[in-house]
Amino acid sequence: MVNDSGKPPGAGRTRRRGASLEEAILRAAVDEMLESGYAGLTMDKVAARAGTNKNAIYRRWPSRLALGVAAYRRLVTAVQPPDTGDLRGDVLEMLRGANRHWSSPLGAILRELMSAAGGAREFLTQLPEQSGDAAAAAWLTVLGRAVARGEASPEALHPRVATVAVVLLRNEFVVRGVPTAPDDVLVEIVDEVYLPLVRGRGSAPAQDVVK
Amino acid sequence: MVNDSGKPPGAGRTRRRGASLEEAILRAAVDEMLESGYAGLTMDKVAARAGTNKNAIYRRWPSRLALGVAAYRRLVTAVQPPDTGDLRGDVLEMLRGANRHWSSPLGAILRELMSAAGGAREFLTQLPEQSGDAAAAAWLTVLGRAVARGEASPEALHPRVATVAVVLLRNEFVVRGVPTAPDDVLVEIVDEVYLPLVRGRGSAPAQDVVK
DNA sequence: CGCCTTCCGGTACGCCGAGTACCTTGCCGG
DNA sequence: CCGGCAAGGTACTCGGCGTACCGGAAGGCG
Repeated sequence: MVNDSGKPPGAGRTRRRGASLEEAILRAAVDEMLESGYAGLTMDKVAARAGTNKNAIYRRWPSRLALGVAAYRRLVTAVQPPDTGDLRGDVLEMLRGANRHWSSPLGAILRELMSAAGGAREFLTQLPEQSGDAAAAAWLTVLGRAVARGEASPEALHPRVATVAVVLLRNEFVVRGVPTAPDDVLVEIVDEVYLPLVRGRGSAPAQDVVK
Repeated sequence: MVNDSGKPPGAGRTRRRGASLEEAILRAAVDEMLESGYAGLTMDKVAARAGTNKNAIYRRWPSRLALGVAAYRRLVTAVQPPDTGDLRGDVLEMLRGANRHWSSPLGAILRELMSAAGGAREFLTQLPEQSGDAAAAAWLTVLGRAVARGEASPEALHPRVATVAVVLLRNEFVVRGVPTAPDDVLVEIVDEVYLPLVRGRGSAPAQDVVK
């Protein structure tokens, strides 16, 4: 009835199915989210933009949040650990990268998603750079090189220790809600916490020797 | 019309005003939140339970979230820094306390509120134990005693350093979404990160001496 | 080559909850 | 005694998620 006059989608004339439709929906979701953030990502708008209807979406993603997370994953790329030649440089570089990301529109979206997930693990683990292991790897790489150079002690090669810096930075965003972390904060994290931590830890096995 | 048969609030027969009404609303909000969490805190239910109507609420709190935060603040009490006599004991004690809180129903509410706030500073700063300064004070106290005892180096008396442990713990909840942190995690945080950090930091001023 | 299953397109709707508008009614101060 | 302020009451708008239902295109299967 509305075959050729109603809406000229420009896409295939033939009715889309399966993967092709899924792709269209996801692209629509991505675009919507870039324009209006996750808050502005409504199922109706996505459906309209994809030239389909909510049914087709719900057949693939169980909820708005799931779609949002899927769309976000399209937008991020894994970070490469830098190699400036010294630990402080590497760490600062990574922190600055993270800070840029969190301060960017993408970071805003990420924060919205984390908010919406509200601690639901099944969603949190889908978010890159939140899913622990992946993020920890880059830090361990950087730290590994530093240990080889003698800049850090081998005991620091521990996920919990290696990622302390980003955790602190993330804390600024998530808990304090800053829009962007000033560079002094990054430097402070590195010089007051991270470097002393991975260097120092010399003498005591940290178990019982107190004095 | 419904003067004496409809709903027996038990409170004053006379129409409540000002502080008395405000109090009733807040109590209702607290009760609701204890029963169903922030998610279950609807303005209609609060109004009904307080024996009033949404108007009276909106005259006092601009939004549901503001009411939720106000109600939450009723529920929490400031923590006293422990004094076990040694740093490790104090720190573990505080971490365990924090862990208990985050794992408790109140902690669940707190997480919901943080979620709902979505990084809005005006709300985050209203949440006790999130508002930085307050929380930092207890840690500085504990650390101060440790410094006096010679268990920690004076450079550690820095808010960013002193609070590292809670930040790491909070990270478990907020980012990883765990319902409760196992005790080994707390011990690991203390022994692998916190104690080495506040003890060690010996030699280098961490500024330029790289090699 | 025609049927039949699948699943897309379209539309309409249910439901819930936040926030608003507007009037009525009672309390209190002058 | 009167006027105004705030509480009570009710109804409503608006947005948005998730569902239901139906007809019809695509494509597989015999």
